[in-house]
Amino acid sequence: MQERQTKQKQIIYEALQTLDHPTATEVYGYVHNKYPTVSRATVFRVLGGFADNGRALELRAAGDEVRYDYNVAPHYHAHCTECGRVADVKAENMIKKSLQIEAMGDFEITGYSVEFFGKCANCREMVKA
Amino acid sequence: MQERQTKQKQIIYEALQTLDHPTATEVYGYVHNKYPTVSRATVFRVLGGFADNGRALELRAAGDEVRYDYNVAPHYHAHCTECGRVADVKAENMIKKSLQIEAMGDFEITGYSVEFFGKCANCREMVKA
DNA sequence: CTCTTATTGTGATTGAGTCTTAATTTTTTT
DNA sequence: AAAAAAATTAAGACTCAATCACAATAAGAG
Repeated sequence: MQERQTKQKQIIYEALQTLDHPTATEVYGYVHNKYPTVSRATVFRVLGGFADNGRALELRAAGDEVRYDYNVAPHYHAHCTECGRVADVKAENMIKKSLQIEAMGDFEITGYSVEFFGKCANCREMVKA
Repeated sequence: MQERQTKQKQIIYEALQTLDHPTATEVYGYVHNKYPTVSRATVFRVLGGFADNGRALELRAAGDEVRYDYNVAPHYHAHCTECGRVADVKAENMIKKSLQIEAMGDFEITGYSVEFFGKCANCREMVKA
């Protein structure tokens, strides 16, 4: 028997689609609001499972907790260094195809990630005030 | 009066040069071994300060704690997804100069980072055994 | 319906990182 | 060289995201 379909997984996936690049804690808030019996451990466990299955992406950035993205299609992210909020970035052919990697240590590379950093409009407003 | 030179900072910087992309806890181990009175809080504080001053880089990757690099010259990193170890990567012109960013949300971008992921030789050995 | 086993809830636990406060040290000033 | 001023530190309590153990529950195959 393989993976099972549960109400918890459905609700958690719904939360992912509803919230904007939420943290596990934010997902827990949404889910717990509707179904108070769902536990924190389950939310963390299920989100980790989604990431393993390729049903969601784990986003990590400086000083912020892990965030999740149900959109697994190729796209990039901009992280606000103030509040941690994440916005999607569309950009084609980010990495040069003719990339010359001179030394990769003794690593067998399986992937890479490109992340952008900056300030969102909200946090730029904050500074002015 | 500006930044002060302290023995703690010297030792911590020495640890950065001696260890290979260490975590704060690894730096604490090295430092505490030589000077048992140096506290954990100081190690975290000083490393954070180095990062702010540009004397060191903060490296963050999935599932691993923050690591530090005293080499602030332009280079990239490969992260082992098993043990978290980091190796330097030399590569020129990684990002296309003609990058077409179509949508950046409402962000004012100040920087970006490119990180590679894979398995180091050590952890590939592990699997075979 | 029954059995097997993946999944969940609960609560304890971990551990990186932060914070507080008094005591030190560095650096400037006299 | 001493004293005053300000940055830094040691110590340990504290926070909080994330994990773990284990008994209870429920999905899905037969």
